[in-house]
Amino acid sequence: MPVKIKIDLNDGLYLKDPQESKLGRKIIKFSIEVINKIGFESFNFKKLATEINSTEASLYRYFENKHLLLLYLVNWYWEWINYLIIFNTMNIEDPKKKLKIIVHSLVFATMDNSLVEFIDESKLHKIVVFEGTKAYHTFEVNKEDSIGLFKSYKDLTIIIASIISEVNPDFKYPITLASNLFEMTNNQLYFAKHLPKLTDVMNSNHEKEVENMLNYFLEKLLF
Amino acid sequence: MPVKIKIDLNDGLYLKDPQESKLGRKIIKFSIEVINKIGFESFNFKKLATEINSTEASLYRYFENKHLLLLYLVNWYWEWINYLIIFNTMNIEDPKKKLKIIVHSLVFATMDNSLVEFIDESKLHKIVVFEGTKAYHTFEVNKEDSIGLFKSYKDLTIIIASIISEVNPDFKYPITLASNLFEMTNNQLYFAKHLPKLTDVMNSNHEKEVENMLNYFLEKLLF
DNA sequence: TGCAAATGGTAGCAATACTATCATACAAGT
DNA sequence: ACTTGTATGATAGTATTGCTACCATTTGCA
Repeated sequence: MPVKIKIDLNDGLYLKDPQESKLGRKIIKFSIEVINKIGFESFNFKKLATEINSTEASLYRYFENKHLLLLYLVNWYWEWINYLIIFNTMNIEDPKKKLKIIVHSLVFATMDNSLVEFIDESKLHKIVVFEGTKAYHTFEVNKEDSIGLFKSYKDLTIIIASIISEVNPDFKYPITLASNLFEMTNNQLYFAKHLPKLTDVMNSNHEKEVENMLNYFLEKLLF
Repeated sequence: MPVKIKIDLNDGLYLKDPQESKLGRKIIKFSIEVINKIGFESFNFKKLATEINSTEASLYRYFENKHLLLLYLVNWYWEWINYLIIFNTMNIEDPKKKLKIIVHSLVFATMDNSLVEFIDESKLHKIVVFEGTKAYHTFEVNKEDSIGLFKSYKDLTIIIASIISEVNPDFKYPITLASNLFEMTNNQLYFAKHLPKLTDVMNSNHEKEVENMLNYFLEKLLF
């Protein structure tokens, strides 16, 4: 019997837990596909419903609107990275090594085998790179924050910041560096792909080069 | 006679140059107001038209859609920062001093007197902090880039990168640092205001503290 | 087998994102 | 003063979006 893994996400994100039903899991899986294919702005529930042979009304039973669906996906991603970091740094002593693993996790965001069958993490990563910030640059940010919809991002930041402080307890801004590490990773991957004049990454292997770059920055800042 | 200043923006941004007419300038001025007030997602041309006693149809004569209007505003901002940097570093020799001025310009984005009467730069800065990345995280980014709609951002990055290289010619990733400086500034200002757990800024004077923080990072990276 | 929960099907409505057409105003040149 | 052009206003209309409501059917499981 396969181990059932469930990532617990804040229940303010959905009306009905999509992990708990077949249709719900289909919604998650194909929303990732469709958003990747047509972009978040032109994505909507009608198109997704058509794609999975369901109806708009059914999708609205799971998510209030497409913004909350995106936020759900991004939350999943935060939790996934969190999991990756914990898993991969387990049993590692040297904090510098741990930090390198964090960088690797942020850049590649992938593992040999996926956590659950209905989420393709590398496609999810693409969405986070492309559309991620839209999930928290919203007029309702304060209200959404107050009900905990960004907790996973904060948790992730705290973990990274704590390892930064292990590496160098005198570094004055560990939290800022942590959140910036996350944002910078995605930004530079985006720029490398779409606006190459805004980055030094030019090699065809963007991920590898972004990884080297981030390690270079961290060395200068912390070592 | 007052000096007429005109910022030249790529004409792919608009259908009809808003700087050239009374209504056009009103559109710019009040779009900044309304977007600040209700957020970009719920902003639309009908609401703006009502606000300025004009009509939807008239606004569509200036801008294809609200996305391009936002991109116009963000382009204006890039040009404005560019101008600020050039103006404020003029006659300064020491590149380290120049870099500090850049940081100050990015964080405060303000001057004693505004460049043109129809743009309130500090309100525009708020929009860039809040909604800025949406202007270039769009499915049409490649096409828009190919007709030059992000040239101002690239120019800005080049100027900053060149001064970074003056400070330390051995620093391996000046362009990345330049674009990240811009992104990080706005991000940290946003976090300080809306998601304070994602930053070390806690003081009430966010701008001042972000400025100190950025200078601290730059020192570690370059000096 | 039967009941509850999940989903499908259809309809409809208000708002959004435009486009088209015509009227008016005003300004510039002859 | 007369014509012409350009800018704006006024109105209307259309397709799509973003939902909500309601009822019918299917499915899972007690």
